Amino acid sequence: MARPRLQDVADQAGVSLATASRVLNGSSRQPGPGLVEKVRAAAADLGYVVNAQAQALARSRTGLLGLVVQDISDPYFSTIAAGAQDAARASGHLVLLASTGRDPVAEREAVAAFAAHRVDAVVVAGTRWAPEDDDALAAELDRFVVAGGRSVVVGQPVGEGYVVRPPNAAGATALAEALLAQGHRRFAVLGGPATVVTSRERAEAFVGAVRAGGGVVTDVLETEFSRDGGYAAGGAVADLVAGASDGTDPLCVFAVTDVMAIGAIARLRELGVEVPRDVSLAGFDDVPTLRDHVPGLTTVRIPLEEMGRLAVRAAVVETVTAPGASPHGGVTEVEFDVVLRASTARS
Amino acid sequence: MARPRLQDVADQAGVSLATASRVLNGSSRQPGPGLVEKVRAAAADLGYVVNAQAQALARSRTGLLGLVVQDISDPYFSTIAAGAQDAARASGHLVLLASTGRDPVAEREAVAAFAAHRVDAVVVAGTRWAPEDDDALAAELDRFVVAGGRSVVVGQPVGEGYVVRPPNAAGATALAEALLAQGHRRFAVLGGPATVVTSRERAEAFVGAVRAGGGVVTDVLETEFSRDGGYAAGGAVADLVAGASDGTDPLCVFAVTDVMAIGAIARLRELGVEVPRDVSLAGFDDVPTLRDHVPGLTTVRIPLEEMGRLAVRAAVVETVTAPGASPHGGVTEVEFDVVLRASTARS
DNA sequence: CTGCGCATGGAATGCGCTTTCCTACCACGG
DNA sequence: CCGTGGTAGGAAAGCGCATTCCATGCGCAG
Repeated sequence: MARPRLQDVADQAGVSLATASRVLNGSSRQPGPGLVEKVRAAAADLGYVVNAQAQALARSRTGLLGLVVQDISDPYFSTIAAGAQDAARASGHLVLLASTGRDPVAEREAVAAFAAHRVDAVVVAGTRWAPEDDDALAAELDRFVVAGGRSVVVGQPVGEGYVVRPPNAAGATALAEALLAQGHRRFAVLGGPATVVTSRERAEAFVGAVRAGGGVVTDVLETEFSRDGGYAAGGAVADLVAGASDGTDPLCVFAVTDVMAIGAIARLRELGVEVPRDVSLAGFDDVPTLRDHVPGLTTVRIPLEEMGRLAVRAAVVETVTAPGASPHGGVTEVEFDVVLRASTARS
Repeated sequence: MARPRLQDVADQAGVSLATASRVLNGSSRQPGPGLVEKVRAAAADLGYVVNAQAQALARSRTGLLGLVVQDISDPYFSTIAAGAQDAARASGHLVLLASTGRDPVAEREAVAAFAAHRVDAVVVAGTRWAPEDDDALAAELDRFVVAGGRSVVVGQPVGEGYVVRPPNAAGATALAEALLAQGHRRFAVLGGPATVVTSRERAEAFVGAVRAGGGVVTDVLETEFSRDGGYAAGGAVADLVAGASDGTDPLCVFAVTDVMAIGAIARLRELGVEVPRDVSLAGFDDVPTLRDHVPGLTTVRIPLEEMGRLAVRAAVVETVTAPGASPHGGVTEVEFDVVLRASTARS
């Protein structure tokens, strides 16, 4: 019950290996109609399935795409992955997935494994962390690119690759302005560790815009860059609310991601602090899965799925049309929308 | 700038190709320490990266695992995928992901593409649909298995493969009993199309248990098997609530998945119907991303991540220890827990 | 001191397919 | 009637690596 090989098909059809190959894989050179038919019939008869590995070896092109994300169960990444997967299929690629659990070492290993599998391109999604980890990843990516691969990053630049950037600064700025326009004056920021670039970019832009607009930022809280981090920091936020003296403006908290905001709100509710009654809270990303949350979360919508799609397209176009001929650079910053919902409503 | 080949490493180290191969890939036969060192050094020096494709061809084992899910952006599947990915890495496999958008044809094509890439095993996650689609998928999977592959399904049996089953009937039954114990008496079911096996299993078990426990099921609503389906059916649920004559027991709706429940609640809220004040609502799955939803959703917790892990383990163990020697059967039904939250609280 | 067994390194074959070449053949024009 | 350009099919050389099979050299018992 061994798998039939192309040779078997050729034998059965009474043609040469070369002819069978030309028929069965869209070669530019097609044999005469009679032979084509015979080969097709033989292949169907034998239940022939081409061996993509052997094909890849002979063609030195695998049709594989590596996608590394920090946590595939996080809706932020799974949405990007959906877009990436979609674009990959559209271009005839299969995607190899690696979910690294936010471990920089695993991230590097994933890229190395992808390189070993000779993926045509690798897409790395996720914010960058401490510089030394970044450098190591950049080195890994560069080795891959030098060897003829193509790399695209969704988030911040790493190495030489193409970058699909979320509009962190612009989005946070616009959000701050919208909140100021709503009448909010006193703000706090709930962010991840300062080494997390995404968090830093959003927080800094937000703070800058608030101050420029005449508001004040009283506190910048650092916690884990996740739902649980937000939850853990909920207590601190509650303290801020409780500690406000009478007569001060109500507080508005900007959590740098939706999932952190959701975690914070959950904790606040446990502590009897209601959003937006006692404190306003805004997020960032507009993760689709969280859109039914109550209260509706004020946030900055970014086109996550589209970002995945763009990244893959950037990776694939180059691979297919002009391998290695690209400038190895380029940045796309995607659009955004400030979405005002109930979580920052002023009563 | 061509990638160095193993031959290059061997040359630089002054050894034969065979020796280099033995050193660099955990062969059982290791050369003397001196040579090992020389080969290692040469490999590092040249920046050698093994070609997994060539390796796969020579070994006829790819180290790849195919995972097909219906929609990777759905938290149900992304959670399963996280578990699968985790187990795959633990066993030294890379996962090829296909997200089919619930299209049976795409599902089959994905399996075929995986087969072409000679994945060691394929895991298909997701409920089954119309029988004819199932048969086609089963045929595709069987071809793969006959050719030496291994297949595992998460959901309902398809073909001969191993099955990791969610406890649909048992969970729905237990949920019904818990709700009856809470004092609920009048129920409705919000399910997907009858062709969706998961939906049907849950709905039927629920209805049966309710009746056995002395309750009544007044309506069974069919809608799309998704968040949007739940949302769309919200209006019908509202009508049921409004149509109840005075004095009847309050209504409790069982949505067959959490995401449908969330969609329904969103629509109900828009229509001014509050959960659980005006109507109770329960879901199924206990999707992690939705645990912060308000009101907290009464549901049946199933270990999604673990299910992904189990599936991969079943697929891989066989592949590794006894290729083809398995009975090609077997079912694991996972544990569950009924989780009572605010959405079905009786005032 | 000889012979045997075992360990060690290398040559060579094959994994399944793509893609140059090459040859044979056809239809032409000169 | 011969030469030429063009085409269609096949032979064969890889693609990069694993692994079987050999040859060699060593230690040891006899």
